[in-house]
Amino acid sequence: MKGISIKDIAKQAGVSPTTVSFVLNGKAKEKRISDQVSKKIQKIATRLKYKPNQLARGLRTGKTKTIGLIVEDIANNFFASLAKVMEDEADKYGYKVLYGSTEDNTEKAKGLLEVLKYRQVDGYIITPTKNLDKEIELLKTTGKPVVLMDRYFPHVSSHYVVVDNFQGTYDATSHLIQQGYRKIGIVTITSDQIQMKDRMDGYMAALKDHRIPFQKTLVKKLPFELDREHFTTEIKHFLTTVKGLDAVFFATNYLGICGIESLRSLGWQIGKKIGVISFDDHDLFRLHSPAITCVAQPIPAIGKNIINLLMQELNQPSTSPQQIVLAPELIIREST
Amino acid sequence: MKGISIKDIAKQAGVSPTTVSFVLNGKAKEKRISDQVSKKIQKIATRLKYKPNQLARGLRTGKTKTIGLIVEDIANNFFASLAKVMEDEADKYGYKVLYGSTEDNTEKAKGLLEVLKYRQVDGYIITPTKNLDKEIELLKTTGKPVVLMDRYFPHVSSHYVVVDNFQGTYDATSHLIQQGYRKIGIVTITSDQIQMKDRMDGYMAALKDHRIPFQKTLVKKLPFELDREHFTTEIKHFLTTVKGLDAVFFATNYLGICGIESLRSLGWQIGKKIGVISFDDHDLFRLHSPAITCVAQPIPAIGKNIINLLMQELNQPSTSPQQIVLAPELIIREST
DNA sequence: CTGAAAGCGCTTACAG
DNA sequence: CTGAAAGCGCTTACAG
Repeated sequence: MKGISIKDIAKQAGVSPTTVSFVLNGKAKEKRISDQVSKKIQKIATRLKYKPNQLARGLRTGKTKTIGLIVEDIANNFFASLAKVMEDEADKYGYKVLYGSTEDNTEKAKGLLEVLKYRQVDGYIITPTKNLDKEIELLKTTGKPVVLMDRYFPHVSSHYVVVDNFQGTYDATSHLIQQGYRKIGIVTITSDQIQMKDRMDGYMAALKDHRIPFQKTLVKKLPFELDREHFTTEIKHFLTTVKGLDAVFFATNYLGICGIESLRSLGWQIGKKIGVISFDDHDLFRLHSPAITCVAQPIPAIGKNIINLLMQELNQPSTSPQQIVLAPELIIREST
Repeated sequence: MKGISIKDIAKQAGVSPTTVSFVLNGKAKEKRISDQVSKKIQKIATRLKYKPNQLARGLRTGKTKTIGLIVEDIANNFFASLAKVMEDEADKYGYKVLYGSTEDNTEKAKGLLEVLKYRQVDGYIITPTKNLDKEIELLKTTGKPVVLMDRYFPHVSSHYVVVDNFQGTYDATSHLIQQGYRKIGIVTITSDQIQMKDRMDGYMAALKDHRIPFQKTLVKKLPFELDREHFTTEIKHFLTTVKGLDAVFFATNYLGICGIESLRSLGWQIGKKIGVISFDDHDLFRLHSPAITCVAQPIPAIGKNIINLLMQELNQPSTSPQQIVLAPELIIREST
């Protein structure tokens, strides 16, 4: 049960724990420990398979080598894939990840933040919920680095890594228009968060640039909290009540999935009766018949950028916020 | 930066840290602290928003309230969904989850185990890789509870939560036979791990019970390490070389996904030219046209059982291993 | 070149 | 009814 400690090594080597600590932390040279002693300690340590107790170290140094990851929903393909990339990257630096899902619920997010705080994580990666701006501001005062992902608060100066949501939707909408679609609906989430706002703006800008008048009836906003069944019912209702709709853009992957479900149950032929694009890629979109055009986010790049940014901040905090905006990719398939 | 500590409260209340600790740990009655002092301390603690330093507590008590989760691939829908359920459940008990993916690579798994160990997790949830049996045995001697998931080692006595893989495949194969399919192929993973063996056995048993001779040429085993492209190439090759194949069973979700991709690129009509079933459910299977029949695992039940089992063992270790086998569900759709 | 000692923030056996 | 003290396993400023 008992692990072996620095003391055990010290005893066996006939030196003090101090010396052992110096050697094991690579400070032998700096502290001018003799090569002889140094090697002896190293040897004993590996023989005993010594593993430093991270708790003790953390208590003393204030560093836990742990990062807190708060996402909207770890079961969602986008966040899960990102979590994988980030875990891999963090591992290279010796960091582990503690995760939690907010369900886009601010109270849950606050709870997670609290837990991560008293678990002394070294840094935070956060997909913020609507009213989390105050908490983010507060967190910044603790001196622990915070990197926002997927979205951010325009009025809060912070590090973030996001995708160019405006451009993604703009390109998607323009593509639809070029394909001859004219009455293009958009199904999105009732949310004034920046990523949704940008997606909405991209849609409107594309319409405008192609001189297609914007119609309010073509926009359907749904609350995030709905379950799949209700999403589907709502989407079906929307699709059937708007006259002359010839294409639809789904602003998130789960809306796209529910959208396909809706279209299927209506018996509408995707790509024929109606053009379809979704934000985010997914196996379902790729392999659906017909395959669904989408705005794909560069997941590996996002994950790597987040971790790199966080590690940089952990080593030497920069004075100005680093804000990274990556380009999404329009993948054209059969549905448009 | 500095958090507030038990000492700060003690000072403000004019008592010793000991007393504060007693009160805050609900031992006021037991230690017969006066109501007056007790209340005063409570009040100060909430006013100061005191959060115990988990590191210090962990160092002292040896409990970190953290569990280590090792899965095959956190980006895989099955594991991601399970991770979500387990996170939620664990949270109810005040536990957080540290995760890692093995990619079914034993060396990676060993590395993860090591990291989790010196991070002093209280318990482990492990999806073991092939040769991890020694490590599991070793882990058991440390007295920390270990729950295996998705698979286990028949020769190692341990707690586990799995699905009845044999029955799942048996039912699926029987269903195919009842639908009139006779030349049923199976695409699985080159692995002698129990979950794959059981799935294979279920297939063979169903054939036998329906007096259909087993043919070795109908079995295709692929190494886990392949990427999607190679999986697809191999599956296409298999499908086209076996003469008269009229149905195929894919033994995992990613094989099913690649299978659909293969069938698509061959232009074969699923459900007409060939019957298809996959293990695990997935949005793609549900919404594909035609929808794909599958053997679905009860993810919420699996997750809850795992956490409950672990919590039980954390509170009072049982002498005999608890082994839970849940029933999978055959969801019949259009592909068969 | 090396070590004794303090301290990180808790918990708990012991004493009164 | 309450407190002084030890100790969990480290790191590090200080001393020699």
